[in-house]
Amino acid sequence: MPPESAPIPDSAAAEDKRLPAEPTQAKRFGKTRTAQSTALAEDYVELIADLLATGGEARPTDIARRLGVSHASAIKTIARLKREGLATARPYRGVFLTEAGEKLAIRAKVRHRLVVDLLRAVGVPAEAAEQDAEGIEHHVSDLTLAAFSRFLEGCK
Amino acid sequence: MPPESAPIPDSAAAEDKRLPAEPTQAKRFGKTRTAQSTALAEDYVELIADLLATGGEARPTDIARRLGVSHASAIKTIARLKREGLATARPYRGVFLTEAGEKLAIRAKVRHRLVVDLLRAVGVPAEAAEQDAEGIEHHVSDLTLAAFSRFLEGCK
DNA sequence: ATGAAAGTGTAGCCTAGGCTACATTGTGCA
DNA sequence: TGCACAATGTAGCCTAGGCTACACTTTCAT
Repeated sequence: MPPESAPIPDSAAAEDKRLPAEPTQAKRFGKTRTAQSTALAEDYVELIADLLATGGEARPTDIARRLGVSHASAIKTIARLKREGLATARPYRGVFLTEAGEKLAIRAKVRHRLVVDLLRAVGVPAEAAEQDAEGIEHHVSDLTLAAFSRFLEGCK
Repeated sequence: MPPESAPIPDSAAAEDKRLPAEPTQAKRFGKTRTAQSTALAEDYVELIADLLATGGEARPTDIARRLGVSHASAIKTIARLKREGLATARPYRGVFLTEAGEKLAIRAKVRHRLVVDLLRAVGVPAEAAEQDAEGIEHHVSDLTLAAFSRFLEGCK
């Protein structure tokens, strides 16, 4: 992921001296880009929460299997979650969520639910709704989420 | 992006000998993962089409500026588009779309429009709709898109 | 006509997230 | 009790997509 640092790329420097040049689009694009980094974390955290709730433990191998990646990849990502303070894990002792991780998991679950419900509400078939929600949920802002919620309220 | 190749990771091999273990989720996850690779291409192609339509030419620097990345990054991605048969470009002569690229651009534009319209229709504020659509549009399946279309028809 | 500025291109580096291969630790059963 | 096997962890490699730095074309204005 982009370091999000540095004394501004030359392109941006140039941008200064020019007409506006659609900084809006750039901002959106950048947001989409960084959203990806969050998306993975959310998927992992959500799954870990699910595993913990269901079976009481979240083992790297299970996580890997559920997500369809190698256990090595799972472990590497779990390491990132630890770095970012979302999870804790001691060698051979399973993965757990921190306070922050738990919160993120909940938010993710709620968001997922809401997105699926909205899709269903506008007529998307159940299977497709579940499937697409997986990708969509990470790009839904709070504002949009609120709108979804209102809309669903109105439907009842 | 994942090579999508190889004799199946050991995790998958293990999966064979076990209970189903949610292959569905794995499939969805994998789809989301690969969708990212497509997303970038779509953004570029859509922008190139826009630049060509508007100003008659699409220069790497303009693309870079609009997307908020360095020109070097833009050029590298353009190289990928060329590799994938979506664009053509000769040194110092601007970027153009192939037949396939053009088609992709159109599909992307339609999808974007539809997503924005749907978001607006369910009450998402214009600004947020535009912004979120950027991220969402790449994850909307044809089935879902069709549902959106039907829903919007019904709204009129 | 020519030289500076703008645009392009190239090289090299970084991180994330995949994978495989190999090493190590736990565990359950004979 | 000990050993086989499953689960974990580590190392090393790959690609995509960022960035900066530097080199080379084009263009345009004097």
